[in-house]
Amino acid sequence: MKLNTKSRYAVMALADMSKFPINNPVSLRDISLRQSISLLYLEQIFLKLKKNEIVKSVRGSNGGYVLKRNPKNIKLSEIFQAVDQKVKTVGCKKDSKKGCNGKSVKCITHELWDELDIYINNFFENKNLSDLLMTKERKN
Amino acid sequence: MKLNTKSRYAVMALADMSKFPINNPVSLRDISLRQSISLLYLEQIFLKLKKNEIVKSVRGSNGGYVLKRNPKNIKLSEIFQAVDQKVKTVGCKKDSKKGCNGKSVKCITHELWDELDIYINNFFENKNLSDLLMTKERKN
DNA sequence: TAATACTTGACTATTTTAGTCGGGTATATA
DNA sequence: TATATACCCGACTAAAATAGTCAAGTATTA
Repeated sequence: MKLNTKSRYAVMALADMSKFPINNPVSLRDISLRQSISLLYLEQIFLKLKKNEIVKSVRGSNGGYVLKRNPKNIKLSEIFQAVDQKVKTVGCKKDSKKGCNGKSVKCITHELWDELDIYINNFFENKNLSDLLMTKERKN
Repeated sequence: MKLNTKSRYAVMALADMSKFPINNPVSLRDISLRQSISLLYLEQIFLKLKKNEIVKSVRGSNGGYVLKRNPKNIKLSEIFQAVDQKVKTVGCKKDSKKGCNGKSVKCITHELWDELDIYINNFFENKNLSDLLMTKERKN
């Protein structure tokens, strides 16, 4: 039950950006240095964030990326979706025709996993980018 | 964010066993057939469940496995621990010396992941084997 | 026009997962 | 006591996923 690095880095990078004035382009190079994330990998991640309307890009020198919305309005669930982090804890649910484990009926534990997915998604639905900063500020 | 099959099968198999009278050994062969799980794989899983005191084995013909406790007293969290399904959503937390991503301080999102782990573990702490059966019975 | 920074698809090493295989040992019962 | 049943256990492996890297660009600004 692990999160992949893509989701983690995406959240880290966006949290990093949130600390700067909105409309001020933040370059991936800077994020890369501050957060110790490979620049090339960040590029890959931001491509997805851009496609999913979470950030927009500003090309050229002094360019970078800008949050498309206020951090308060960017839910973690959106970020996760953008970088393809699926919260589908098991595979036996989409394939409704065949059912679980190739059987014609749902497996005993089917509902449990459904419930778990909803539970976890709920966590990400109720957190936004600015929540992260607030926690950090309270502590430091 | 996926559960591995080991955890899923472990829960399925134990839920299957829970339907039979306690002290009545249930053979892996039967579970294998009913739940469509490879017998060899089940053996591997039950070895761990046994080591972790969740089931005990009865050798010889007519043997099998028996739940060591009432299903009501077997929490899902124990099962997960037994089969090494760690709910450690990110890797950057044990290594307290080096901090996250090799930096000397915790990463911005560190607390978020801690919180997430606790949240998910909480789900499994509050579910036991008999909960699964009850849900099933209500529906059918 | 040089430097900076985004753009994009393809590629790859490493790790994890999801099992299988082989050769055991213990016990019940016929 | 023979034999079938069922647990025991370490080692192995194919396939998939992960975590990146690489190459070859394009756009913009100072």
